[in-house]
Amino acid sequence: MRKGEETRVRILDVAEAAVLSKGFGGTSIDELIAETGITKSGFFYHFHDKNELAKALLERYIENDNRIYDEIFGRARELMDDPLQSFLLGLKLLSELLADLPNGHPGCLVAVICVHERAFDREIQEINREAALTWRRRFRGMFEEIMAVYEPRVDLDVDQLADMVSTVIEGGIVISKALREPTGLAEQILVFRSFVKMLFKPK
Amino acid sequence: MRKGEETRVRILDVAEAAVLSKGFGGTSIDELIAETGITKSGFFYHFHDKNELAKALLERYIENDNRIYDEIFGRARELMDDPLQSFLLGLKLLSELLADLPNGHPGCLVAVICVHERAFDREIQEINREAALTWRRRFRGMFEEIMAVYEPRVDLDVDQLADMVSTVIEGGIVISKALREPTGLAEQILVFRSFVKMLFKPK
DNA sequence: CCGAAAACTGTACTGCCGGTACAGGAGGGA
DNA sequence: TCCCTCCTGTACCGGCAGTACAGTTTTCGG
Repeated sequence: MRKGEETRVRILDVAEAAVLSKGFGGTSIDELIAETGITKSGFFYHFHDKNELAKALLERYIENDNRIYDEIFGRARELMDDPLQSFLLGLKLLSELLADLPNGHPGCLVAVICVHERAFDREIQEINREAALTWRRRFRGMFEEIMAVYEPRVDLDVDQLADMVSTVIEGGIVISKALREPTGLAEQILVFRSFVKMLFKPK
Repeated sequence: MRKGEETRVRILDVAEAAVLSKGFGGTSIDELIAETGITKSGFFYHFHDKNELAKALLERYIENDNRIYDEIFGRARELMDDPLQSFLLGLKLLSELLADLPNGHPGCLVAVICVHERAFDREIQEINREAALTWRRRFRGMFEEIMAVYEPRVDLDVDQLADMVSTVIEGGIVISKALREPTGLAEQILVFRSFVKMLFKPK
């Protein structure tokens, strides 16, 4: 890795932690450069303004997020042949991963952007939208595979069902932060898992 | 209403809309006083700093939120004698109310505070926590009534089940904002409603 | 209708922050 | 050697939160 890339990554690491705990407006560039050990000029060499930082941060976050889902549901798919069992195992693994974080989920950047909505330009909102659509596609694919084998007890729209996964995760993050109960998110995922389990019966 | 109270409410109205669309950091006092038609001194006469504004905003939001839930689930309770049917009707009414908002849900202040977490003092975080606990108590009460009459097909923790309502609402707000699909939240509530319907069978 | 309190206005200032501008320097690779 | 990447240093601008405080108008009870 070139030295410039290294510095960039260090800035992004510091910025991500700060933004997730204080929001974008609450994170000052002065603070970031102090913690990174860089000068203001150095910062603006890497990111020409705060919006560019936001964009880089969001893109990196989404990439990482997708990698984690790939790993978890990929592993679940290897261990279980049945699509329903595999999905249920994936949710279990995800819940365990989140339960092991001592301070709970650090927060989702997609949600941060949603909350600050009008403070960012169209491009960032588009990246955010694409991230949510990627989640939808991922889980819709899984539910379609499940529905090829199992009959749902209730007729539900596949997209809406797929969005429910993201909904529970995002909502779980918010609620467990509000309650200051770090395990809340993992528990909510398991409640949702019970619902999914209940929804499908063999064809 | 005294004149001072009137001005205070006007400031809060303007501030709430601004904060929900741009976040706290993105909302400047100068902007608020311009839109309210008041001077800076006038603003600081009512709120001694931005934190006090946040507190007043949050308290008012929560109060209003609870009033809406009281109305909706109160009406549902009057129309249906059975606790499950009443709860399901409540969710339906809530979903319809939200589907009628042309731009979707304006955003939840509780979530805004969660995202900005470290930017606010302990007191505000405590108010936020109390709001989430109030939601939990409200829905737990309903589920307990339901469980007195119906047998759940799966054994679920009542608190976790109650939190699922808040989770779906908060998550639904985030996801429908990210997707820029205003009806998303209403749909997610209906998906959750299907799950609840499926969960209980007569004793 | 008077007086006091409430509800402001006006002005001037501080310090932080985002951002700009630009000159210059260290270090490494071709 | 020279250029390019990756910075540092300095100086500055305008916006914003917040302070201070003196003065003015509005309201409302007695």
